[in-house]
Amino acid sequence: MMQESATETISNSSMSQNGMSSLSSLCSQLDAGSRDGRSSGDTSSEVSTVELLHLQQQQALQAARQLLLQQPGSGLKSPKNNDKQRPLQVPVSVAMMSPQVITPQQMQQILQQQVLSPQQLQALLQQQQAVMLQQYCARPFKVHMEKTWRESETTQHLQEFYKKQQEQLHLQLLQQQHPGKQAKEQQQQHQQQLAAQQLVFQQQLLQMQQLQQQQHLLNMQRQGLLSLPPAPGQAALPGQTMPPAGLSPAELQQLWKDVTGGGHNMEDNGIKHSVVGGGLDLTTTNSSSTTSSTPSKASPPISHHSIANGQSPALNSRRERERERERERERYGNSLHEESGASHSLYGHGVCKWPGCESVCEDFGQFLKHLNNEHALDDRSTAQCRVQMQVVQQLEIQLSKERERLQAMMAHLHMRPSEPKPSPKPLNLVSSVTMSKNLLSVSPPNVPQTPTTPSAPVTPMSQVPQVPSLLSAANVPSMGAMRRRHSDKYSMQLSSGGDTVFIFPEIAPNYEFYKNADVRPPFTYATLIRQGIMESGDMQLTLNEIYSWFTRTFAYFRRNAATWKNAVRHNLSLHKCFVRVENVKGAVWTVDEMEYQKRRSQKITGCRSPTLVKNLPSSLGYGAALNASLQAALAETSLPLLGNPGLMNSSSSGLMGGSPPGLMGGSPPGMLGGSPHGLMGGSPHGFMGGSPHGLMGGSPPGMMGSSPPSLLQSDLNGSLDHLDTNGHSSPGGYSPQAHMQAIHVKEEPLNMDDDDCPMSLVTTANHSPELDDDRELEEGNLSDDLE
DNA sequence: TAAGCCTTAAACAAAG
DNA sequence: GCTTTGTTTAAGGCTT
Repeated sequence: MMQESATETISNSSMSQNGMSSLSSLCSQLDAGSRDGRSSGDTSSEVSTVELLHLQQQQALQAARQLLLQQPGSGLKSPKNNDKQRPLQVPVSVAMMSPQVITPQQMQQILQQQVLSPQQLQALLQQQQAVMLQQYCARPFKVHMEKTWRESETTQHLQEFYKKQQEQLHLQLLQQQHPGKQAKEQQQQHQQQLAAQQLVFQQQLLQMQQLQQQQHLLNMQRQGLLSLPPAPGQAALPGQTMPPAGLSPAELQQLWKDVTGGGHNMEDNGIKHSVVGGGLDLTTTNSSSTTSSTPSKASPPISHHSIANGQSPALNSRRERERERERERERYGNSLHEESGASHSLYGHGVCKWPGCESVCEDFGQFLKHLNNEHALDDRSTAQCRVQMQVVQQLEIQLSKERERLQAMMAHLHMRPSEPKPSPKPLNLVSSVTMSKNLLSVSPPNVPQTPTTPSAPVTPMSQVPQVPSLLSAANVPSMGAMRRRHSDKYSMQLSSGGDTVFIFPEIAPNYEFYKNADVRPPFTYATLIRQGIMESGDMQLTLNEIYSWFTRTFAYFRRNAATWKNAVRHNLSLHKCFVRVENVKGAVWTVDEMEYQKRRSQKITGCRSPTLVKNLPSSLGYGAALNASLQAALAETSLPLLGNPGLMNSSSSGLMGGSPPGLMGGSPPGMLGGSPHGLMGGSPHGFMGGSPHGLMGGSPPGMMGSSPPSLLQSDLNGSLDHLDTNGHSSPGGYSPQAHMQAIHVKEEPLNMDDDDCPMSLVTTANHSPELDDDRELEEGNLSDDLE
């Protein structure tokens, strides 16, 4: 009964699993013929012959097993009992070990006890061989199946032992058959059988080797490769894990099935062979130890894989179906590989993609051979695989880090609120919000954020902070020139609706960087001072406020205060673009953008442009000559930008009333239509209109600032209209002489009417008549050249 | 090589 | 008297 059951199991299993090929069909017939000794009269004569043989074998085998079962302590036990006793330690299927195959131990017992006649032994041996052949036939496409035939190392050892036992059995058979009359014939026959058996064993040993490799890979997979992402060229199924290198998904699936599904008890001298490496406790529901060696369709042990992977049962079920399909594909031929494109992570473009290999393989089959031959499981391949694992892990880690960084950057640029504004009316020097707007969305496409020179290199604002370069540049001890160039050529100012935005293409993206890093910003003191002043709400700062701005904005200026403060004072005094203005609260510093742009234009053009504003003799009037000078100055300062359609078109971008900051048709920001200090607005003295500096509208108290800030824009727009119309500036615009006049009336009371006493606005020691005269003498000729 | 710019350092003066 | 603010000069390095 047991044997019948077991045999039927074999038959069913082999049929169900293998039954497509003719070979397997034949094997099935052979197997079927062995059932119960029933003769199948409807079979062919060949089958009948075999059937007879198998009948004898069965009888012998049955007798032997019954005998063994009666032996106490015999290793041959009821399959059910066996499973019951060791439900969790069923060794992985010994793929080639048919349930019918008597274990070596059993065989040894049979031999030792000599319970079988030589004929019976021979029949038994033949039956063993037939079973082995059946198993062999069960894999019609051996070449491919060799690769996918998984077994454990223990199984291999067991097989070796089995082989030895077979040899020993054969020797004993020979010894027993010596007395026989037909001993020679039988011996010859047995020798042939033995040769066939050995051939089978050799083939199986080869399979065992490959199985061993794959088992090792399987272990590696369990140890970590399961989480590997699919290779780029490999379309991974959802929830499917990447197979270890060298195994296709189908192979991996086959591996799992063979390892977990074909549970087979095998006892060898009482030593159980738990096949799965790594101590994996496989649970199999195979009810019989003699069940098919081949994995059944319903391989419950797959659940182990599921558990190991932490996948849901549904997912596993789906994956199981996928694996089954893959298995069938592999089972039915390698051609499917080729037909299906022979996709393999390690194979592409006819080249083996094994790390460091790149061997040319004409077809997929050749590749598989190459894979099995050249990249068999050895120390080298294992090491390479481990290295690859590490590479993948490192890349994953790196990817994770980079992704986090990207998210942080995006979060910073898009969502993070800006730093607390230093002034009540912040101008967003380089705040995050400003950067976000400039970088991503608000920046008008026709306003290239370029330096004031078309030829100057564009510093992409959209790029990530160029901290490294700045770091390197800033750390260079002598980098004055570079700093100078950055500050003067690349700095740009944007203004929109009274909210001026300064953009230092270099510093802006690195605002936070300079704020926290003790790195000197690559800008001149003049540029920084101007920046600080322009950033203030009313375009003016006291010296102390400038100091504060420096320390607040740049970590670098939080030390060596004496040095850089002296430099700041020096620059404030030295550069004419910085105008000292006294009010009731004391002296504040403003920026004469005209001067500033003039300086820039001088540097840009590489020659001294006609100096205008402050250099005109005070005796000159404010009329056409001044206007011409102003126009010339504007043309000079903004010439590079005027030639830039993008910049000129920016007037529609809401920037500074239509003008790029510092450009605005030639007028820098803060000049409001070409008037430095906002001293313009149609007044011959240039003191009308509004002044972003607070000298006029929005001016500090006592500075004749009657114009509310809201008027500034209209005035600005009007001025801009003029500028746009004229191309440069409005007539009666900025009057340097007005500025001069203010110097002259330095000591005048401050609260004067706009029209009457504009001079009272500006009192600066910088512009004492003597000093200005000196400067005028210095630059007067150049001004005349312009005229 | 010269001119110019920038930085740094220093001296000096005035004002608070 | 000290500190802060402002001006001026000089020197050195760098770029153009």
